[in-house]
Amino acid sequence: MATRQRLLAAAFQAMHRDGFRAAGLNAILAETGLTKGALYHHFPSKMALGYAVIDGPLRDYVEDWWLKPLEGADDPLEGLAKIIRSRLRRDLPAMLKLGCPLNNLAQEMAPVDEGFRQRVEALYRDWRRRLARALRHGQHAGTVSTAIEVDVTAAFIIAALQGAFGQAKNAQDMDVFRECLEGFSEYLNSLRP
Amino acid sequence: MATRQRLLAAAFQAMHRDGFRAAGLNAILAETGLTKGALYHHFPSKMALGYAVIDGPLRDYVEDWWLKPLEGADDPLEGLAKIIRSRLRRDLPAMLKLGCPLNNLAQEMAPVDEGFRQRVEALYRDWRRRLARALRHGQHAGTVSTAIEVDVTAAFIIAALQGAFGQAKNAQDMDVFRECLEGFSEYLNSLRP
DNA sequence: TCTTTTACATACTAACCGGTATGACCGGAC
DNA sequence: GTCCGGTCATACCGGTTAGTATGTAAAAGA
Repeated sequence: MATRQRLLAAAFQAMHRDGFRAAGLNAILAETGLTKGALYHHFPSKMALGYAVIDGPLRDYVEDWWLKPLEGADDPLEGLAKIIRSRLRRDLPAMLKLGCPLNNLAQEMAPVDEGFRQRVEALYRDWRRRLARALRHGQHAGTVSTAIEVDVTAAFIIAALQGAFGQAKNAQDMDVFRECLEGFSEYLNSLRP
Repeated sequence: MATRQRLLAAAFQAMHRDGFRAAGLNAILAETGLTKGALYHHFPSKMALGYAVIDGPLRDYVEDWWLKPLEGADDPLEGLAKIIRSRLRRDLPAMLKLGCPLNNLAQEMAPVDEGFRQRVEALYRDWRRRLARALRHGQHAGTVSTAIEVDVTAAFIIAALQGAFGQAKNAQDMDVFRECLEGFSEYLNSLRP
């Protein structure tokens, strides 16, 4: 069973780096030291491996980065800003070069494969729902304006975040990235009461 | 010379639909009725074809969609809203299913090929510069708050737009798209004096 | 202890892809 | 008339890819 996890981890890394279609099975296997026999024993096809990556490592990424830090916070806007400040600074080189794995996969596979799209969309739905809940909690705590619709705002925040990551990946430039995040930060401030 | 344009148009379409790497030359050629001989007479490689698409049809797309409508407008925020309302409603099905061709290409190719990244980044730079100029013009005309930094705001607006397109493509759902755009619209309002 | 099943490794295949080599057609120069 | 460069079509090649067929060592079961 450890073999399966190693395959998933290597596939997640390769998919983050090269995208799903360009991620060769040989490259994934070389990274783990395993062979095709092992892979096709645990997964019936490359597609199935991709699906399993979404439901496993990718879901964990969303959970760890974006959901857990907001759990039960009285000030979700400050929570978001803190995620960017702390967590991002640490993994900035990889994120700047490779972008957000969720966004990458969504952009690549959504028009190509319906199974991918639905699984990724499930992650986004979860993100939107829990961010909206956090915003509503902030409204009750008095840290978020009650004039906004939390569902709309949550959807837009996520879109803006993913967009900023995309811009950063393409620019490969700290300054552009900083500008985007500064604009994002000012937008968050506009959501204060 | 008409052949070259046909190749560029077909390549642009195929790249929009499948991405650059997944867009097979045979598919592009089948669409035009031409053959490899024609292609490699006009372009030395598939890469060169991709570069030419960026400098040609893709640049035209950015120009027609996002730059020209803002040219000399006294109210750039209303201009942006109008672009979304009018132009988008018309081409909505394609954009919802396939996303923004500029964003797609950027997300796919930026980490893979430096030539692609630089050419796409040149388009984004142009967009940012001219949107910032439009915002500054709006400040002078009194339609945009003078409290904002136009460079930062332009960068974030573009990031948010591209992010919203990406979300829409993945959701394949008008409602999610509408939520994103509604959030975007409210953000634009927060930029008023 | 014998058998069966699990968990892999090795070697191979069929398909597809970008790219190339070659040649045909055709309009203009002379 | 003929040569010639530009514009394509046809046929083919080498490399890469996901996927498969087969074998094997070890654990599990009886």
